[in-house]
Amino acid sequence: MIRSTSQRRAIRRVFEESGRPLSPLEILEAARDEVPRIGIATVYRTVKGLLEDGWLAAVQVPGEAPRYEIAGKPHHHHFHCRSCGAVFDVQGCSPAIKSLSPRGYQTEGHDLVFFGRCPSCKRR
Amino acid sequence: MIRSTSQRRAIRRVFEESGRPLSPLEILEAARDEVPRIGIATVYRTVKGLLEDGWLAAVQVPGEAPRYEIAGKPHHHHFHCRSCGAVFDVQGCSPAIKSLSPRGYQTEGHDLVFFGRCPSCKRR
DNA sequence: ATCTCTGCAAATGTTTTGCATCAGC
DNA sequence: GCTGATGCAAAACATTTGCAGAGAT
Repeated sequence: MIRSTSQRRAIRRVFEESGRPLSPLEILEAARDEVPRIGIATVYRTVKGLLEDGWLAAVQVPGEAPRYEIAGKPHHHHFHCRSCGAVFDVQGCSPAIKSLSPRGYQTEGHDLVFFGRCPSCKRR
Repeated sequence: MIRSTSQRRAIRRVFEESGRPLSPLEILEAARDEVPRIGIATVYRTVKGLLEDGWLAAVQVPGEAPRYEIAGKPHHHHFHCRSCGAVFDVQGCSPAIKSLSPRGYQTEGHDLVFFGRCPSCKRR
């Protein structure tokens, strides 16, 4: 990740403008608004680089393709809408979670994902 | 899932004898001890059928291939060892988790995965 | 004997890689 | 002008599917 190219600038902008985790395909489509000839391989390569740089963090939701979001946000969790498939951020954590970590293991962290229906799918 | 075949009996036995979630490849290898010519397609087809029957439940750990375990266990969470890659069951839950679910969403459940090092990897 | 299930191989979908060319520095 | 980055296409994986034959009922 040495050079600043139009593709990399476009991908970074996509994340800055989207408030939620994105899949590689979502990134590709959004980036094409700015750089129409960008290829999927560049998206994967750039995401990998941004992960190594610590600029992006992976968001893995059970049963879904991996998504990515800007790193460095305060610790938070995610909500997966099983109706529309989108993933949203959920603020807050509880010390009670840490107390659930199993004895004898060296726990480095946790992932918590809620699932159900998001506000707009709920109404239907 | 109408007929009882040696392949299906073998796959069920593999789950009954393993106390932890298994990936399709782990299932294949263990089942081959009993039915050497079993193919990966049969594993996928059988897992799918057992999921539909409610006999198996999917266990998705961030960044890992899907794993499966016998369904109907009491609600529990998982621990993912980032050193050896194995996944273990973690007993217990806290009502504090439910209180974290976001307002405005219809929450149907949650997945909680701890990660770090398992007891045997911890020592090294 | 029927009809489901299986293994194999091909198809599909996703992510990675090789390589010639392009473009940032 | 170097050399890293890109696009394309092929390769590498994981999972699913088509089909003819095997096996359960």
